Amino acid sequence: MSPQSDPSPSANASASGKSSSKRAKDAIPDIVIGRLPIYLRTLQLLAEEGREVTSSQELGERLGISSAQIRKDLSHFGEFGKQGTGYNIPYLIRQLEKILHVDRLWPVVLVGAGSLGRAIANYQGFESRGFRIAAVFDEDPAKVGEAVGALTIEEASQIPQRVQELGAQIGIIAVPVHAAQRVADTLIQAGIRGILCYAPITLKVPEYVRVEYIDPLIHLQHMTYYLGQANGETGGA
Amino acid sequence: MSPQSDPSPSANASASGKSSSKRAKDAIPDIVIGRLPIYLRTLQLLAEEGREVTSSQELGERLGISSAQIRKDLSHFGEFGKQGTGYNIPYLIRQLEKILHVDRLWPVVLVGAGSLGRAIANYQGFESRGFRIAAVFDEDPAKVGEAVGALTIEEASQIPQRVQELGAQIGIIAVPVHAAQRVADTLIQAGIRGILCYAPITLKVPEYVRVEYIDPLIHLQHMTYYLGQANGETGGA
DNA sequence: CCTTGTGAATATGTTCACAGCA
DNA sequence: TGCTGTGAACATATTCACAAGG
Repeated sequence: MSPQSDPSPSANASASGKSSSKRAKDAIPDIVIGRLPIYLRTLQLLAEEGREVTSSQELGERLGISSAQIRKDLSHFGEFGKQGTGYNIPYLIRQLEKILHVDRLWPVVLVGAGSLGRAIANYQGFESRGFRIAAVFDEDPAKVGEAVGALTIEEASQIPQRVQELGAQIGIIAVPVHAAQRVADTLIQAGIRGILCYAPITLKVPEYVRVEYIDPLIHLQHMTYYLGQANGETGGA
Repeated sequence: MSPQSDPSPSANASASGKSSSKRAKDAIPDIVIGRLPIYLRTLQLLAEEGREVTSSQELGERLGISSAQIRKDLSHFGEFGKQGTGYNIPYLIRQLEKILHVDRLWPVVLVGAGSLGRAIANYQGFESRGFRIAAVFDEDPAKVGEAVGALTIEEASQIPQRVQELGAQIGIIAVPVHAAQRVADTLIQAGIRGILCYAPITLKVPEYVRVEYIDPLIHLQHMTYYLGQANGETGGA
């Protein structure tokens, strides 16, 4: 019945490797937490279609996940459904938003104003889902002062001060791989506790910092393992 | 894991995650395959540092994974190491490239030439890792003809013909969520068998098509679950 | 010594299948 | 009836710990 949160998990997870974590015996598995945003996203899509209720079965079909898994995942946090009926969509959305702590707006600082950084800064989907890009930094002095959407690129040296002012706890790293660790260190030093890293490198961070990774090459190479064989190769499944 | 990629059988989740799959009894677990690109990436970084050999322990430390796991993962494919010494880096890189089928250049078609699509098209990291963006399409006729790097944006209606000509088996979807399923259907119809989807939706695809997802919001929300409580939140227990 | 590769032990995750309630 | 929530069964993944090779 009561929503929970938990402490522990270690720093890594990613666009591919999820990493280990020692959790307190009663903590909710990280893998379960990882599915909640997907449930939320799907429920929001259903809500936009004007739907009021859904079932674990319908969600499961949409997601390619078993209905039992969805029920069990949600049951870690409470009893959100009604027997015979299913789940009330707006209610479940609110609950998930609370559980994931996106029932608020998190200021996020972005480092890196190359084409990827600009694409991230321009993405309109953050605000309605709990996040606002509050500042953009770049290490290249030549870019400082340029506009990116409604923001102006700031000097990387301003990171500590600005993170403070903004009360940001989350940073996005969109710089070349060779600069990524340095930027991560700066962000952490400035007080950032969660990092979304687009650079293709596993960052070294203190245990209290959570890092998530996005790397399209990891996904493409994962895919080609399977594609290869149909190509007349040895291979997997 | 986060549910961000998944094995073929069903379409799955987000920017990370692994899901179920029925595999032949002797097939290698999908979760193992998912780690190989990370090993490869790390080895390539070590190679750039001029290193010749490494050990499962060193790799494990860099990745936050146990050395035993790395050894076991690799042991599915052969015996690549030498007792007392470790692994020869260039050799292991070649082996992994072969296993993942990136010992060749895969032509990839990209659909969506908004700021995200352009950032993807401009990314210089694909070529050296087995992929080449071979064509860019957009559904907006106004964009057709514009240049994106060395490529010219083509009409979406050209997809079937161009996929054929290029022999592409992989497509990247970087269009708004409402167009994503339609684009996926078009790509699959054209012969694409692997999709990397940046739109925040789980695609419905035939079982022979593999889909991987990238969605920064999934990662950010995964992260805020843990950040929230340290914030002194209710949500917490 | 050091480090691999691996069976056995452990830990974790998923599905089954059903009681119980709308 | 139709659906949830859940313990028990099953399936999968990770770690341990050590024999054996350089």
